[in-house]
Parts: sequence; C-alpha cells; structure tokens
Amino acid sequence: MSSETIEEIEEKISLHKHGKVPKNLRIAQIILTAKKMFADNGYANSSMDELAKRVRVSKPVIYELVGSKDNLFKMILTETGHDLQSRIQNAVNLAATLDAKLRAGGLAFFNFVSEHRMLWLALFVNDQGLFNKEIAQIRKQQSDLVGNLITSSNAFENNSPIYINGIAHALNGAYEALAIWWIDHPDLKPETLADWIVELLLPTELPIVR
Amino acid sequence: MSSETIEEIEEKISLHKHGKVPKNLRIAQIILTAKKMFADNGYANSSMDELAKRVRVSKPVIYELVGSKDNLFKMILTETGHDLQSRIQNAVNLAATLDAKLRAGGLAFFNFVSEHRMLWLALFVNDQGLFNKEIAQIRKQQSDLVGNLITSSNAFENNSPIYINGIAHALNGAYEALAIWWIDHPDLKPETLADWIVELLLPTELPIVR
DNA sequence: TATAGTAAACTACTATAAGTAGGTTACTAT
DNA sequence: ATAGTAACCTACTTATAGTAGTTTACTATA
Repeated sequence: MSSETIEEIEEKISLHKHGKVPKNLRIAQIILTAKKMFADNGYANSSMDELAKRVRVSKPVIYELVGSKDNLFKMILTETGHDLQSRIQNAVNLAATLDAKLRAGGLAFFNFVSEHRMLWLALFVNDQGLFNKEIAQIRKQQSDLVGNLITSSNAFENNSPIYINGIAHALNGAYEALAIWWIDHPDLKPETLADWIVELLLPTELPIVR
Repeated sequence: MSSETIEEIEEKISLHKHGKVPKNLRIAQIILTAKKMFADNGYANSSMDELAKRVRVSKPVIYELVGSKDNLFKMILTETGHDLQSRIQNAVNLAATLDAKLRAGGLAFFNFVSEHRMLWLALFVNDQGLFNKEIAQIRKQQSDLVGNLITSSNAFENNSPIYINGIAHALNGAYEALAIWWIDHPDLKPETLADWIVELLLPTELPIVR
C-alpha cells in the first residue's frame, strides 16, 4: 500500500488545536479509517454514522469530503486494485523466465492477500458475513465433486489430498469466473466453455479446442 | 429447477375468491416472485416493500411466511444451489469415462447458468450492479496480465485470442477461489499456493509440488 | 489588534427500508 | 348460526443514507 499509516496521519491531526484539520489530512484519515471499518464489518454492515464516530467528526464532514458511501467504497476498491495490480506487475517484471514470471505473479498475489486479508475479502469477494456460510457450503459440495473426479485422473494421481482439495476449489473458481466473463461474450456456446476447462485440466489427453 | 412455475401458482391462487390463500401456495408464490425480484435488481436493490407489492399482499404476510429478507435469500440460495448441484451430479453420473464426466459436469454448469443467468449472478456472485463496473475493470487488468503471460507459453501458442482471454479470466477466478479457500487452511504458505497454480497451468514443464 | 472572508465543522432534519404490535376479515367445523 | 382460527391488514418503530442551513475558528489585511 502507498503513503502514510493511520498513526502518522492522526499524529499530524493531533497538532491542530481546535480539531479543525485541513481537507487533505482529513480525507486521508477518513479513507484509512474506512478501510479498517470495511475490513472489520464488510460493506453492508458498515455505517456512515459509525465511520463519523470513528473519525470523531460529524456525518456531513464525511459526505463533504468523500461524497457517499458508494463512492468511498469505490475509491478504496480502485486504489487497492491498483496497489495489487502494480505489486503483481512488478513481481512479473523482475522475474526472468516464463515459469518464474508465473510463479512470481501468483506469489505476489497471495502475499498481498495475506497482508490485507479482511480488506481484500470485503472489497473483492462477497458481502462479507451475510451469506458466506451458505455460499461456502455450496462451494464445498461442488468442490468435493470436482475433487472426486480429478482424484481418479492419472494426471493427478500422485498429488496429496490437500492439494487436490485446493485445486478443486480453484477449479470451481475458474468455472465461476468464466461464467461471469461469458456475460460479455454471449455468442459462445456452453459446450465451448466446457471444452476449454477440460482442455486446461487435461491438456495432454485431449485435442486443442478453438 | 423443481416444482411449478409462477403462472401455475398464480392460476391456483386466482381460484380463491377473497384473496385469502393457503400458506403453502402463498409461500410458493412469494419465493418464486422473490427469485424474479432478486434476479431483476440484486439483493441490495430489492426491498421487502416491493416484494409485498409484487405479491399484492401486505408486508407482515411476507414476514410471517418467510421470516426475513436474509432468510428468504438464504432459502433461495440453498434451493438453487441444490438444483445446480444435482444437475451437475446427474450429468457426471451419466457419462462413462473420466474425460466425458469432466466435460458433462462443466457443460451442465454452463447450461444452468445460461438458463438462470441473472438469478445465478444475484445469488452467487457479487451484489449485482453496485460495484460490478469497478470490479470488472480490475479483473480485466489482471486478466490482461495473465493473458500476456500465457500467450508467450508454448503450451498455449496454438490457441485463439478469445480462448486465451477466457482462460485468463478463468485463471484469475482460480486464484481468487484459492485465496478464499486459504482462509480455512491458514498453515499453507503463499509460495505453496503459487506453485500449485503454476503446476496446474504448465504440468508438463514442472515437477509435481506437494 | 480588530475584523472580513472562508474553510471546517455542527445540529437537526428527511427519506427509505427492515421489521413488528396489535387488530380485522373470512373460511371451516360443529 | 357461531366459535375458532388462518390469513391478512394498518400503522407503527428503528436504523441508516443523505442533506439544509447554521456556527466556529483560522487567516489575511487594515
């Protein structure tokens, strides 16, 4: 992440005797506080009243400086997306070979997630906490199915159960993401998409599909 | 999907002269109407007032019969999840070989999504419409990066641009899903996860990692 | 050092939506 | 005919996003 920490900002703020703080400082404080709040409670369970309380300022100050709850969230989403993107891009650039680039890019992603787990969840995944239990349950069922399938593939026979389990979840994510991407490519037939994933999974056993 | 259509239910309802309708019929109507509403507007932009209006009933009737907005959504989520699951399982069971099972399962998934696209989005993906533009933008950047990488791999050199683009999105989905799964497997190091995906992508070029 | 101008902040409101208390209507069994 | 109850209603409370209009204190200039 870029720029200063919340502690540094609040240090500077404490220097202003009557609590009147320049715009740019206040905005930085609001955004950093909101990041924390969204990470703590998710979008739906975060309120602007609570944010105002955390910042120790009245609500109109928040609205004056960041517009709306939506807009605040979008700012953080976009900024964090850029941070993530540039971390991955830098890692890829620093690696020499293709293999190393893939590995380094993935590693940069997982490192980023582990450093900002709750924020990443709140921003990029579902509305944290509301239906996660139910969705996790459904994902588990589907991943078990996929896991059983690939366990019987000779391409995966030498791998550990934990690996199979993780890859099964990853594959489910691939299916979901492809279905989302499909919205903007409506001409493709379901058969085509199904073939693509099979090919990705078992490249040596199947012909290339186009 | 199981059971009756909304038209069949409303036909039966219209037989009750004074608008007083047995519980089970009313519940079926509410759930089917809510499916439509969530598909139309997403969870956050759907209101119980609107649902009551669509069902032509007052709000306490809705609450009496389905408990709460959350609970209603969860019911639909779980039911639809089961429908999806059983469609995939049946398709897999009917196929003979491993390859055919994988292909049939994937096809069943994509067929289901194409039949219930907006509902599937509202249930399983993000809070439709609120921040999708921003998230799609970020996904696109990351997928472009992944796409560029795999384009230069000899494992993908013979594939069409549209295929590469789709697979890049699918791969991003795999990364995201693995990061979510990681929450429940905190002992794994980021390096391990990164290796897993590289292995999945380029199985012939890399040793198996455990 | 008084004061005009303005940046920063406030109190007190509106609007919308989830959820509920308590009462009314009409079907059903005797 | 009517007692009991299933189905339904009106009218509220609570919570939260967002706003109108006002006040406070810092800053520049006389």
